[in-house]
Amino acid sequence: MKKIIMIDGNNLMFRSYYATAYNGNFMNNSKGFPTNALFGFTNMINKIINEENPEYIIVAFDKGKTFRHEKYDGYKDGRVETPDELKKQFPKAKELLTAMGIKYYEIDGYEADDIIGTFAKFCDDDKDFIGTIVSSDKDLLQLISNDVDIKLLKQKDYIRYNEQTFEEAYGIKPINVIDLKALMGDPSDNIPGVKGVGEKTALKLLHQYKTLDNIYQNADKIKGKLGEKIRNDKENAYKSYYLATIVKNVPLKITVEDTKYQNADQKKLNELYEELEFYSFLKKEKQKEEPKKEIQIQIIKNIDNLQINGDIAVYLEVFGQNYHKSPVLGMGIYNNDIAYFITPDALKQNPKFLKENTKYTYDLKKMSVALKWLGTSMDNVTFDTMIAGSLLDYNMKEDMAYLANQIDYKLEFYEKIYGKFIHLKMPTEEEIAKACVNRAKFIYDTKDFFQNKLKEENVDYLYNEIELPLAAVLADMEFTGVKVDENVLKNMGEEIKIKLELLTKDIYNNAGCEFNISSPIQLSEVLFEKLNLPHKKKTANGYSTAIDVLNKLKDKHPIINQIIEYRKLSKIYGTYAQGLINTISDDGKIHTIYTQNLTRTGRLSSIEPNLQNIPVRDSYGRMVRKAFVPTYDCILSADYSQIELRVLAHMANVPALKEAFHNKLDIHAKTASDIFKVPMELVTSEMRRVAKAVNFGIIYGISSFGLGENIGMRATEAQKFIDTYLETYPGIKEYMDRTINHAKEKGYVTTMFNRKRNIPELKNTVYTIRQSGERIALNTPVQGTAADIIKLAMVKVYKTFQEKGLKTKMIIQVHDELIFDVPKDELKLVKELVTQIMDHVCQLDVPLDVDINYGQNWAEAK
DNA sequence: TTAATCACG
DNA sequence: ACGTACGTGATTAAC
Repeated sequence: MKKIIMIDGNNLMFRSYYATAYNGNFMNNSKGFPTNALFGFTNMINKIINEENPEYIIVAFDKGKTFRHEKYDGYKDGRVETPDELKKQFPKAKELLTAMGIKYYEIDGYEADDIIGTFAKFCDDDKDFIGTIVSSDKDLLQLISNDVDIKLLKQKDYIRYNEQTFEEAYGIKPINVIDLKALMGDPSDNIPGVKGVGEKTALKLLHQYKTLDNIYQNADKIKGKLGEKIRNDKENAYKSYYLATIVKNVPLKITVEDTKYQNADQKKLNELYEELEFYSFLKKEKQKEEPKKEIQIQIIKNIDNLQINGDIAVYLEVFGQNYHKSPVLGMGIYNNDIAYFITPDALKQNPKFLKENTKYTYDLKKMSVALKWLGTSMDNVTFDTMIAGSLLDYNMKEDMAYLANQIDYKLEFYEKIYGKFIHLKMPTEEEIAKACVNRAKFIYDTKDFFQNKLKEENVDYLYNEIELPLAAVLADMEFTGVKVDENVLKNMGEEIKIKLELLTKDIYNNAGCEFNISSPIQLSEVLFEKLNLPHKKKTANGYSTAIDVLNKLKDKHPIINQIIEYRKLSKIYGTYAQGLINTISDDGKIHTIYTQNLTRTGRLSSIEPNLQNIPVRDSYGRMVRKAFVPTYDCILSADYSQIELRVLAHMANVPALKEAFHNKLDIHAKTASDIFKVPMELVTSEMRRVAKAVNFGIIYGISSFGLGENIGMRATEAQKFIDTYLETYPGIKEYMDRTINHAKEKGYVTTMFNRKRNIPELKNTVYTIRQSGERIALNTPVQGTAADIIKLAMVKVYKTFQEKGLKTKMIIQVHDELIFDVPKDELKLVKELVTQIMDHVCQLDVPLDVDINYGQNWAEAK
């Protein structure tokens, strides 16, 4: 017995298209050709082949207007026109099939169903053949027979029906699916059926009368409304019967040899995968071709005269998350000639290859810092896969196996080698060596692939001139660290502790009971149930006690101000006084880690500890900054003034704003003067406060409600400010429209330096998420460009310091601000150099402006 | 582990 | 009629 697999090609393409089109993840290759339907289609075909291991296989497609249209001109009316994006993909689907060695059929005037019907009939008639149909279209159930079964595709899996299981499930014979459809109709094909009869009623009728003919022979006996409906719609029922009947004799001569599953034309298929950028399929084919050979690893415990030639990929393993503290396990080295594992002791001997050979890495910053702690260092790295991966919008984790997985490269996950994060286990030296070399090999094997992608995506400059050199700059900053005076923090902590104890007593007195003030749940019980204060915002677990709620309750009860004070102090105590002390290393410094490629906008972030959120806004908090002191003589701070508004003025091309910046006006005051329509001299501090909020609102993607909340006004009043603002600066509205349209069309936005952010939210079906997507689209180019600019400035400053042989160290970055540790005799020069470089790092239509301040500690450098 | 809160730009 | 400003990280409570 031989089996033919019969696939409904149209059905598969539509399913694959809408499966991804609905959630908004449109897929295009880099030339903009849509590939989402093809990807799902290819996946399904491969799956079917794996599951069925077919000897004979065909795929059927619709072609042209069918005979059904001629018979009934409403046929398939009302159906949404096949989207162009999908139409375009059909010819490629056919090319793919041919390359795969699968014959496809399309016959003018017939649907895929009819072709499959004809093949099904062939199976029924021929004693050697049986068949399996693959589709999600229930119409095809009518073709089930003794020799033909069906895989009815569901959302995630499928149900297989043969003659028996179908009858058990539906209580009718497969052929009566036609009668069923004649009665119930099919809105998607505009098949009318009997009005008012759905699947339930239709099945009930068929259970009793078996066929449509028999129903109408007995139509008089059917009582009530139902009988009326049936009698009224006889014509439609028979028309529907005709339309639902799958033809089994399309003009097609079946030659069995044609339907035989052939060997794929691998070369052609790979070309197609390459064109469509289906790298996962491509890799699979390649892996089949090259049988793996075990790599021989040489473990190097002594550097001696180790000589390595050519470019190498290197990977350094650190045991644990924080590479400032964690021990180095060793380094894997790989190229086509060598596979070495260098032990930590050997690394300490300062091997030549660290300086001399051209190297590729994964997480250059981590490697550089860890090597510095070992007492050596590394130069001459020309490629870093982690940075490349994140610029290309892969989903990046610390473990490169996640990246490998995404391009179908087999690599053991970190977890498998070292165990779960919480209870790490130390593997043997051989295991470590193998893991390191395999990782180095991954870097080596995929370098060209990623490098080409960077070129294709046009992020060469961002990659080569900003991100890659920045890794070395950040490594130096992290390793250098920031000196912190522990005593300042200790004294402050003790002082705050006493105040907290007093406050706690006051709060208990006012509340009339003792409770955990730090627990939002307990606090909300006290405020809103016991004291009966009016509640506003809800959270998932009860009423919110966040600061904006408390601020509105200030006048209602004396406990509120005490709670606000308590919150402030306990934050400073816990996170900063105590928290920071715990992070000071043995060298009396704090060594943060900057995550270079985490944020969606291109900014850095800082962890363990976070040095980018040290308090500054109120006097208590500012005390923390006094603890940050120089190792040389002063702390110097250089911050970009209003960089985001400047970027906006440039990108949106707003003459009035540009002029204001050229004239060095106070931009918030200028905005206030414009939106309140008063001369600059008459702008009050309250007007300026409002204008400042409007300016921020514009950058964040404003809503009148949000602005109103922020400045304590009604949304309608806030709306007036927004309207006036947009009238005064017409470029802004144009920028907003242009940016959102571009984002919707392309699915992403870019910064001035071509950093790209995809925004799938724009295609989400949920309104609020789409709205949020629009705000992201507006904000990212601004915030991201500002981030690009300061990153580039950092690279240039670092390079200049190196060239001039300065001792001054860049130690902290806070988004628009750079902090330096400066010896007295370099102060003047550093001020000049830093201002000069930061001001002229790139050319905008507005000047960049830098404020410089310095002092004995970070608090004084303001 | 998650939610709530609050520190920063 | 609805929900409502962008980007982060650390701490605490409560599960």
